[in-house]
Amino acid sequence: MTEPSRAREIREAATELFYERGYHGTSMREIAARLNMRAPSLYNHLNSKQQLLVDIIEGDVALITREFEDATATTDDVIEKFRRGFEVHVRHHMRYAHESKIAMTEVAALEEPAQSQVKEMRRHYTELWRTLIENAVAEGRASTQSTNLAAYAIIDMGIGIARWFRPDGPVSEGTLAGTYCDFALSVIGADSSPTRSRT
Amino acid sequence: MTEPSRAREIREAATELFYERGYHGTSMREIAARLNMRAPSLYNHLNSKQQLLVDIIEGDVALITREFEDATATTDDVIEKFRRGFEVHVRHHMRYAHESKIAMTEVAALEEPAQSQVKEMRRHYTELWRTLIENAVAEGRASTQSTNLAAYAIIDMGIGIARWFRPDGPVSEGTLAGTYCDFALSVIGADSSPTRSRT
DNA sequence: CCTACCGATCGGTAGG
DNA sequence: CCTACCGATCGGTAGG
Repeated sequence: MTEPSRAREIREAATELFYERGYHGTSMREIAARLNMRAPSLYNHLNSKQQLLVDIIEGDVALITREFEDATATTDDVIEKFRRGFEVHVRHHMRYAHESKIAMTEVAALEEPAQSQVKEMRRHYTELWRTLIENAVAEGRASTQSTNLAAYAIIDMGIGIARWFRPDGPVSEGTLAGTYCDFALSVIGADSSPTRSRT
Repeated sequence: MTEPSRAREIREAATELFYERGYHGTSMREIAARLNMRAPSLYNHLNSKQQLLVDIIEGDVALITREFEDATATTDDVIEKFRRGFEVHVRHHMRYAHESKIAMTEVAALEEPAQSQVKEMRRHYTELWRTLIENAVAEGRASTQSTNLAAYAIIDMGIGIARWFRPDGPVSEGTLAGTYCDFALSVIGADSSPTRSRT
């Protein structure tokens, strides 16, 4: 039963290397070397190098979408939905910084149909944000007149985190999540005082 | 005198291909093919594939830094400096979307010492923003208590543009620059009414 | 899990 | 600017 964990170890080693050197900049020999194996042995656990990339990227985009949907389903207040959704967005890019960075920079290395599928998944995630912001504006809880651009702006703000965040750095996960939530609420023109609808 | 423009054409073709497929995903044969040449002919105009990447990335980071410094030098008002600096930041990522995206995603493909040099240039650019925000807060014109994170947030907001902006898309360069300026002013907690200090 | 090995492709050079 | 070509490395297979 060395099988299932071995496959996971390979995917983790590939994630680190794709993060550091990119997909085309990483060889199967290098992935194997991280696990003290030879390249041909990898093929007992996977079909191709490309499949590794597909698994990493599709897994990441599917995960953040699910996290967002779960988090926003826990309340009916639209600003609270926004707050919880954005906290999930920010924390995801801290906790899965490597996967997120790969998902962002290596889409071009995906072959079809995976590339189109990932782009579609990303469009859907953006659409969830756009709708949430539109609802906030419709209910008079946010004031931006560019829901489209506001969605891009706050999503990209969070994505950027994956590029510079270090778990052992000076700023904690909680501090960053809180501060960025305030930033995002400012962008959409919402009151950023905590959980206003509950007091 | 086919020389100087040929070198530029090669750099432009390389920029498009690195943008679409990444540095390691692009071959010298493909770059040559875009210009109806054979790969060996390229070496009459350049030293190596790596030099192409260094030129593109260092050129881009040097350019945005110079644009920022020029724009912020045209006024003494700190919020107006911020506004003009950010407009330059946003417009740069629209006009040089391909170069900017490469500069962001292909740093790992840079060999030393170029990689360290680019990272240092980027640190310097971030530092300019941090200082500007700190000055705005010190003068009572902005209210954020996280100048560090605010700098990251607005920089990343602008960088994200390079990933999705299309010159022929539905949103014009001017509209996007204006809307994003308001977003950025909100993030640092500054009044976003236009040019307040002048009226 | 390994060694041995394959055809393809890479960046780059020689020589004209 | 080209053709001819080099050694190195790639993803992946055969066979055990």
